[in-house]
Amino acid sequence: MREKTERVIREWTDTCDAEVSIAVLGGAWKPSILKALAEHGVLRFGELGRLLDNPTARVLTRQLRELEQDGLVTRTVYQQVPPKVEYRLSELGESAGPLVEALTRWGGHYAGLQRATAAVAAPTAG
Amino acid sequence: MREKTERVIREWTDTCDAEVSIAVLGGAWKPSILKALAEHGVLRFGELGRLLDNPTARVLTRQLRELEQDGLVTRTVYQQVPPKVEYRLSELGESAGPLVEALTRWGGHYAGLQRATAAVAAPTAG
DNA sequence: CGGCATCCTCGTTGATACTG
DNA sequence: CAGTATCAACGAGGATGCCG
Repeated sequence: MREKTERVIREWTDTCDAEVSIAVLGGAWKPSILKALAEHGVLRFGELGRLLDNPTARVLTRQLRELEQDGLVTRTVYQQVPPKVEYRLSELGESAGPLVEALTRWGGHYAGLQRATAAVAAPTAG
Repeated sequence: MREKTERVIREWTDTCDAEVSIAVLGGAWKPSILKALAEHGVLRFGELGRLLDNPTARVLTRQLRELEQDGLVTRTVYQQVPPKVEYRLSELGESAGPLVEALTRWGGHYAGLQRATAAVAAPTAG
């Protein structure tokens, strides 16, 4: 588990467990990564990058390592040339599936509402 | 709506709506605030602070303003001395209730698992 | 192919002190 | 009571370049 996740669990769990979920899922690209892995089952590093609109390798690596440390994702390295690394969801990662879906649904709902509001506020922009 | 929220909607909605939810709910204390308002209905600034383990006024104000800008919370000012300000959930804020509950449940589940793992890894610590 | 090292920028959190 | 002003610290995200 990441040090940050551990700290959040220590400091927030009594008051609000939701902060823990956000600490684990809240990094840039993380929900996208989890969704992609849930849909495809197993993905290589490069495939993942292409599915996610090409974040820099530095950033993608980092998010994957964090998800791995937090136990949501497993990483399999094949010792060969050229290198091959596979990522897939752990059981814990799969358990987050419904939550990610809930986040997606509400986020879509929210975005739709706000865009409708913006369209009313500035109708000549379109 | 906050500029940040707007940017996230612009940049992420096609790929992953979940990022929108995290942008809106992801600030420190925000899930706690929403939960407190959901339970109590209406709360004054000071009451809210006491329920949340006393964040600094600077921080609490900021989170409330952001939630207000994002349309989840409404703020009512009573022009009197001493001042009195009430916060309550908007309809949109109430619509986030089940999501916050889902975050809380999974976060609690995760924290429980990780603590059990830590206890096994370092049994002499207790 | 799948990284790591380095550097930089920005936003967020928070402490402290003060105010209408 | 319910804030605001100022300042400091920190970490996340990302650009760029190199490597086995």
